[in-house]
This record gives sequence, C-alpha cells and structure tokens, in this order.
Amino acid sequence: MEKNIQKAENYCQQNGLNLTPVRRKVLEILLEKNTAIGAYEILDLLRESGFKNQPPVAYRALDFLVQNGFAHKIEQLNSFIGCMHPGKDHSPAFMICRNCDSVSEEEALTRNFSVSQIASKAGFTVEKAVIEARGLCQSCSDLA
Amino acid sequence: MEKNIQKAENYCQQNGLNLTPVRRKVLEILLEKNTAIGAYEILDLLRESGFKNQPPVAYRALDFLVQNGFAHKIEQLNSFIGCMHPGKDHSPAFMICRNCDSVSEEEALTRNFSVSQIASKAGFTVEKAVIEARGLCQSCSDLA
DNA sequence: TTCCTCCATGATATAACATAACATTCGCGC
DNA sequence: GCGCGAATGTTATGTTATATCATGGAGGAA
Repeated sequence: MEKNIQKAENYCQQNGLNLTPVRRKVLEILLEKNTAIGAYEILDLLRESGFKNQPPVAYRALDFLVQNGFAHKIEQLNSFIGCMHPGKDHSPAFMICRNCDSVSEEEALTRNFSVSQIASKAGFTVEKAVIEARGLCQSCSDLA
Repeated sequence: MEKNIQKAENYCQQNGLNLTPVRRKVLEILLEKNTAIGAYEILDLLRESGFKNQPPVAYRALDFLVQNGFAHKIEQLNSFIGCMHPGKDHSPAFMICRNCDSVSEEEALTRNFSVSQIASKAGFTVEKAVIEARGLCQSCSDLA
C-alpha cells in the first residue's frame, strides 16, 4: 500500500497537484481496504488520527481524490474506494459482492464492451460512464 | 401514458400484484416525465393529489415499483424513473443528459455488451448491473 | 361470527449522506 | 508589507432514506 501512496505522491508532483496531509490520509484509508467506505466512516478514522472531522473535511478530500483519479465513488453504496491506477485513462466497472461487501475494479473498456456503442445508437455522447454490478465474488461462490 | 398504466394494471392482475392507489399514482407521476424524479418531489406531488406525504409513503411505493420492474432507480441522481416495459427481462442502460436532464433508457443486453463478460474474467457472478452514462443527448448536441 | 394472519398504510422519529456559506490561515509573487 | 489564491476551519442546514411501532381491512379457518 505504501507503494501506492508513493506513486500518488509522484504523480501529484509531476502534475502540480497538492497531496496535502488530509488528502493523503484519506487516500491511505481508502487503499487499506478492499471494500468501499462511506464519507462518515472516513471522518471517524480521520478523527482517530487527529484530523478535524466535520463533514466538509472528508468530502473535500474525496472530491480531490475522485477528481484526480485516486478514488472512485460507488454510487450504489454512497461510498468510496481507492483506485490503483490514477492518471491512467480508464473506464472502470465495479463488482460488488453482496455477501462479503468486497468491491473489485475491472477494466470495462474492451472491444466487446462499450457503453458508447449503445449510446451512439441513441445519438448520445457519453462523457462518463458508471458501471456497477452486484452479485457474488469468486470466493463467496466457492463457499456456497 | 394512460396506455402504460393500463398495461401495468393488466400485468399486476396477471401476476397477483396489488397496484394500490398510491402505487398507481406514483407510477403515473413517473411516467409523465422523461426525467428522473426524487422521492421527495414525488412526495410533494402526492400531497397535491391528496395522499399522505411522509417519506415512507413514497419510498414504499417506489420499492414496489422498482421491485416489479415498473421503475428504476438512477443511482447517480438518487432519483427514479418509470419503465416502459415492466415484466420483460431486461438490463437497462441509462443515458443522462447533463444539459437538459433527460434520462433515456436503452437496452444494454446485446451480444456486444455484457457486464457479465467482464465479470466472469474476475470470477464474479452478476445478479444485477447498473449502467448509467452522463453526457449530451442528441438534441442538446444539435443545439451546440 | 370470531379470530387470526397477511398485507398495506399511518405516523413519528431519526439515521445517513451531502453541501452552502463565510471565516481563517498560509505560502508565494510583487 | 500587500494582495492573491489554495486549502482548511467552522457553523449551519439541506437532502435522501430507513427503523419502528400502530392501525386498518380483506380473506380464510374454526
């Protein structure tokens, strides 16, 4: 995980972004889990680490992280997850396990899979696509 | 629109579902718009029609409608939209225009487009997929 | 009929998620 | 030092959603 933070810091330096202590801490929090975390849970963890804990603190940091590709919002869960490849242009699809709550990020931009293909039939220009699946992850299937 | 309500009523009768006055009214409200509507806006409209207007009233009706395929939740907007083909097994993709707020439903289940294809690579079993794109609709593109 | 049960609704309260608005601080270039 | 912009501090409030318990009404069984 520390490696990912390093990568984030490098990326920020190269791109004139300011990875301040709160932002960095939130990113750490996100990267430590493979589940999505709500803003208020993050807030609690921030407080434990001595940061201020009013809602805007978390939301601002999350905005920054999402904006710059270090995190994604999982719309179905109203929560957030760290991203392992910031900066890289990607169109993620999230797999949310209903059993263990794990969330995994897959690459959705393949020849066989493009929201834009569907959209273009309708004359729609896609700027951002949200793809989130619910179901059972590998491990939870194996247990069944 | 009245025709769609009719269809819904028939479908309910055939499937032992109870399209009560509130549920029917909420469905009417949803079908009258081509944008997504929030629960609290629905609540206001319900009150105007003489229904009770505590939050659970709207959420219960919406649960019923979503459960039975008469409506979908648009996760990015925390709001709801009526569905023109209840009962039919479908996997919708929504196109949300950032300019005019229209939301259109497209069919996502094609040979070329399956979340399950992506998921299966990861050993994930999809039970429900949410696909929502943001961008510009045809008419708004034309104006630009 | 009476009772029971199921389903839907009524009603109150509160939880969970998110942002508006304004004040303060601090680094940086002039 | 001063002005500026970016980030953070702070207070308040807005928005979305659910838990919980009470009530009512249709339909079946004894």
